[in-house]
Formats: sequence, structure tokens, C-alpha cells
Amino acid sequence: MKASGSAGNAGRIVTLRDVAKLAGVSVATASKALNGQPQVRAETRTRVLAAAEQLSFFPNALAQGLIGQRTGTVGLLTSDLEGRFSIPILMGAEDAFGSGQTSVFLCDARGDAIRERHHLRALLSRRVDGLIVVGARPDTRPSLGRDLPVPVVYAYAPSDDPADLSLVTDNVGAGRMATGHLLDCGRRRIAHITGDPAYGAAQDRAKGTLDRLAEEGLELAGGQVWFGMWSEAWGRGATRMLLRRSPDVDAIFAGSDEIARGVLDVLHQEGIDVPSQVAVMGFDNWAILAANARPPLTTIDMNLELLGRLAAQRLFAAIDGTLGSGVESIACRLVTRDSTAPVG
Amino acid sequence: MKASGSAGNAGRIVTLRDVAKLAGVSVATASKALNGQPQVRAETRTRVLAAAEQLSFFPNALAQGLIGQRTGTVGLLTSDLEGRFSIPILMGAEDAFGSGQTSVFLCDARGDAIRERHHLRALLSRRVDGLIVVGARPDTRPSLGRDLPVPVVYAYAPSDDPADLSLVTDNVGAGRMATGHLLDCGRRRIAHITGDPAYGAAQDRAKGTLDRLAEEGLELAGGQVWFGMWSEAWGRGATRMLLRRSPDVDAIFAGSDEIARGVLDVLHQEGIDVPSQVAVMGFDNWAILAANARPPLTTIDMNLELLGRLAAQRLFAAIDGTLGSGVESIACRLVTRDSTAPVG
DNA sequence: TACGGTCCTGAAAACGTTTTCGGTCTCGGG
DNA sequence: CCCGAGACCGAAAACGTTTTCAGGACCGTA
Repeated sequence: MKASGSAGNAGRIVTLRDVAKLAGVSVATASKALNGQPQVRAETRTRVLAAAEQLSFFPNALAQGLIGQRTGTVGLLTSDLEGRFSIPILMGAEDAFGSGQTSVFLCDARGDAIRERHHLRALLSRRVDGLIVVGARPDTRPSLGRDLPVPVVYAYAPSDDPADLSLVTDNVGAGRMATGHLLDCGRRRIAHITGDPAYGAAQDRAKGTLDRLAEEGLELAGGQVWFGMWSEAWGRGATRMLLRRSPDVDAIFAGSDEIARGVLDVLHQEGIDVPSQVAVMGFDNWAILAANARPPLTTIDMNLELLGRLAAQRLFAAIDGTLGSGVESIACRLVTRDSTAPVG
Repeated sequence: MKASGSAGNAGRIVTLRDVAKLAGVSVATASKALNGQPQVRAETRTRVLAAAEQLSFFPNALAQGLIGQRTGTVGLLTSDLEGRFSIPILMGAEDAFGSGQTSVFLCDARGDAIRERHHLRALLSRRVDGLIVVGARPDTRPSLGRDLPVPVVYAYAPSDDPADLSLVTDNVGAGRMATGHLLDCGRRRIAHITGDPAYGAAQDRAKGTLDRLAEEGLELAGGQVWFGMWSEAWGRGATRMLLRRSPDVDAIFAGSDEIARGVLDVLHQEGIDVPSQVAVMGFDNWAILAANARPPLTTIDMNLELLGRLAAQRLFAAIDGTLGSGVESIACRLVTRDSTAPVG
């Protein structure tokens, strides 16, 4: 019964020797013919190609990788596969590498440092050409170290070593952008309800908001940034407090779409119309939440797929020679829906 | 500037020869010492191990794979990375393989058949030990073929070739389970609003529902299965029609959590209390939708992570010899929250 | 001292490619 | 006829391991 059901294991695996023999040439010539080397007669080449076709030969990438210094593989080291942030990045990266020459090893460390070391060892032993490290949350994370034999690009969560190259969301710019949009809508009494203050992203978005307001000589409605949690419940609670303290607020910028849903909920309960009385903005552009809200939420999209694609491109460039360093910020994108509109 | 920034490429890569030289033995002995072969003196072994440690040696997996018939890699061929269904499966599989011996190649074919062929070729040329094919939607998909040199397990979307092994959600059972739960709650006038009838999953869940009702001598409230689309809007529209036709309905089983949200919405608008007047069930256990609904949704979890883990285990078994065939159904799990409760 | 045995070690082959280098063949020109 | 130049091909080395097999050292026994 051994391996009998094993999908009809179609005989021995065909190797270059078989092709060469069938074509009546040496392996060397066969190799050159298949790789488009010039020093082989046209007639010979076609004979080899025909033989390869007939045997449906494809080269053993392991043997190729063993010789050259390129294996055509990269490692994608994520800390949190279930997180909805790493997926688009991963997609973007996968997309950039394409089904061309490179294949991607996916490793999820589950946020565990030793599991990460394990995966790293495994990837290095498989001689990947490079690594992309995708963080679970947008905060600084420990570097993998400087003495790795391959280039590394950090995505979403920057490395704590400035000598590494990191690609991150421009959260300060996003805060500015969101606030700018609300200002463009003619709002002047703008509040900001956001999540866990331990998240750098929360701090940065708040900073962008405050900066932009300061440029207009304005202050935050409610007198503070409402830090709390990344949950709908906190959005509700904070909104109630906010309304009590500053009933004249005319715009609320939420730190996430979830929070924004909570905000909308309380505004509805209070009979406050969105957007005519209060404009509401979310963050993340999480389709299922933002697009199905009532009214649909204006929000900020972090362009995570783009970030992933760029990370892959930077890594390619690095494999071919040069790797920059420092932190590169990717601009966010404003997605306007119905929850914001000009006053009047 | 060439490769100068390249993460401090720490000298030449250390190979077994280096270890052997440092330990003063041959590569053969070094290999045996590192691999725990018995025919090497203890003193020699420790010397080799020390040398390996000192040089921080790790073996080249390509060379190892070239020799043995096992590379310790598997391919994960998904059709739809953004889909929220493939991710848990992928996690389960990644989890089962662990950070142990096996590494996972992730390939997203984007639902494109020729891209899939491309990926397949690439994976085979990398000599993966096996493949898991994850479908985008729970319907039959074309087999990769019988003459592959490695075992294949299909997950979520079954192969159209019964000789292949497929692991799928037991949608009929899920329909039975949901309906059974509503019956347990004392409901008798149960309606079923679901999505696109072109989905086998929709048909199967409906079948399970009808079967279970028939066992009780009951018929579907509303007189039909309400097929439509997998959207909140359809949930709303269908509920309005249902209420017009059968105002006495006392339970609604929705084919997805999104549809269920639409159902809840209309029930609220009509002033119908959930669950005291009408019980509502969703499907998918999509946390952000189900848990944050008001009231939180009782729903069905497809156990996708388990499915992924099982797929990986089946593949392992196949690599070691035997691969079954046919379709294996994975039972779903009832998640009770507040949207269903016994009558009275 | 010879001998069978045990224990350990190393040389060499193998895996499937690519690449280098030397060789053969042809051909045209002197 | 000889020679140099191409053009084309194949032998062999290389990549880094594992594994097989032969042989050396050492021991105890006869």
C-alpha cells in the first residue's frame, strides 16, 4: 500500500541527463541549449528543446540554487497572520514578486521571539535571498541584527536599528490629512477619539491632528485627545463624555473604523445627524465596517498593499546590490464617503 | 557602493568543510557528528559540535534536499489571499507544520488558472514534498491532475476528481445544526435567508435546514429558501419580504453574518425584539460582525483553522506513504450568543 | 605472534545543475 | 598544403551535503 495512493507518482523524476541522452548530446550542451547560451548550434538547440518538451523536463531549483548565489526565494516573516494589517502587506509583497522567478516562504512567528529565531534560522539555512519582516502593530520592534548574510526590509513595524531599512505608514501625515479634510468641510470644533495610547500610531495620528489644528490657530474640541481602546465600546463611551463636555463639537476624527462605528452609534442615539451636524471620520478603511456604516464612513486607507509592494521592490534592489537605511514613510489615502460633508 | 549597505554581509558563508577543518576531522565525520550518527567517538563529537557552535554553522538545506528525497518544504496554493476564508486555513496549516522541519511556500494564484500553472511549475521545480490547495469559495474546483510527483490535499474547495483528497466544511451538517439549535429554542416557524444560489455552500446549508425541519414535520416559514446575495442589503430586503408574507415567523437563520446584520437591522426598524420575538442566527462567526452586533449573534463557525491543520496532517501522512481520497467533511461548531434564546 | 572483532575515521560517490576550458571540426586565405 | 580562426561540443570541476565502504587502530584471545 506504500505510496500507492500517492497521486500516481509518475515514474522517476526526469533530469537533465535524460534530456541530454534523448537529444543525443552531453548534459553541458543540454544545459546551454535550455538556458539560451549562444555557443550552441540552432539545430542542436531545437533538438534539446524538443527532448525537454517531450519529457516535460523542468530543472531542479535546488541544484541551481546550490551553484549560483541566488536561490530565487525570499522569506516573509510575519508576527501575526490573523491580524488584518499583515495580510494586505503580504499580498502586496506576493504580488510584487509575482509568479516569476521568486517564491515566497511564509513564516508566522505568532509574536513569539524564539519562534522567530527558529524561523529565521530555517530561512537562512534555505538560503533565501532576502527577508521582509512584517510587524503586528505599527511600533518599533527589535532588529534581527546587522550581521545577517541577506538584506532585510521591515514593513509596518520599523526596526529599532536605524541602520535597517523600514517602511511604515505615515501616521502623522494621516492625522494631518484627516484633520485637513474636516477643516476643508468647514468644521472648526474637531474632536479626536482614538485607541490605546501605548501605540505609537495613536500618538502619531494625534500629533498630526494637533499640528494641523495649530496651523489654523485652533484647539481640539473637548480639550484633549481621547485615548482609550481600539473598540467600538470605547468609541461609544468616549463620545458620550465628549458630548457632555463639548456639546458644540462639529466633527469627530476616530482613530479606527471600529471606534467610528461606536461614535456613530451614540450620535444616532442622541439624535445628532451625521454629517450635517457632526462629521465623522474613521481610520483603516476596513471595508466591511466603513462601507456598511450608516452613513458610510469617510476614512483613511493606509495603502498597505502598496507598502508591501514597495517593501518587495526595495528588497529586490537590495539583492541586486544596494540597500538603503532609515525609515521610509508611505503616505495614506483619504477615502471620502458620506459621513463627512461641507457644512450648510 | 555595491552591497555596501547590505546588512554587513558577515564574510563568507560557513560550510561543513570549515567546521571539519577547525575540528580537525573530515567532512564525513563532521556530518556524522552533527547528525547524531552513532559511529563517532564522544570526544570527537563534542569537538565538532564546539567547532560548529563557534562558527555558528548551519547546514545548507539546498544541499540536503538535493541528496535526500525530502526537502522539508510544502507549497500552499491559494486562489484568493484577500478572502477571509483562506486566511484561517492558511494559519492552521502553517501552525501544523510549525517552525520545525518544514517551511511553507505561499502562492496566491489570484483565481487565475494560468497563474496557478505557473506557481505549480515553480513549486515542483523547487521539489516541494507536497501541496495544499486552498479554494476561494466552497465549490468544486478543477483538479491539478493525477500525475503529479507529490501528494496534494485540497482544502475548502474540493477537487472535481474523486481520486483526490479534499477536506471541506460540512455545510449540510451546519444547516442541520443551526436549525436544530433554533428548534431547541422552541422555535417552530423558521425562515432561511441566504446568499447566491450558485454557491454549493448555500444549497447545502439550505438542504440541511430543510432536512432537519422535515424530521420534525415542519416546513420553512415563508414557504421558500430566500436565495439572493451575500450582502447586508439583501438581508434587509429579504427580511422585509419575509415579514410581509409570514409575519408570524419566530426564527431566521441567515446564510452569513453579513446577511444576519441586515436581518437584525430590519427587525429593529419594525420594532420586533431579538431574541424574544424572533431568534436570529448568522453563519461564519466573523468576529467583528457577529460579536459586535446588537444583540451579539449566535452563529456557526466553520472551524477553518482546524480544517487547515487537518489538511497539513493529511499531507504529512501522505508524504510518509499513504494518501486517502474522496471528500472529508469537517464538522462546524455552534457559537451561541444573545440573538437566540428559548421562547418564553 | 597471529587473528578475529570492535570501534572509529576518511576517501569517494552521489544528488542535478552550471560553467570553464580544452578539444575537434570546418573553412577560408595565404 | 598549412595555419589561424571561428563555431560548436563535451569532460570535468564545482556547489555543500549525506552515505557507503574500506581500512586503520586497538584489544583480547588463542
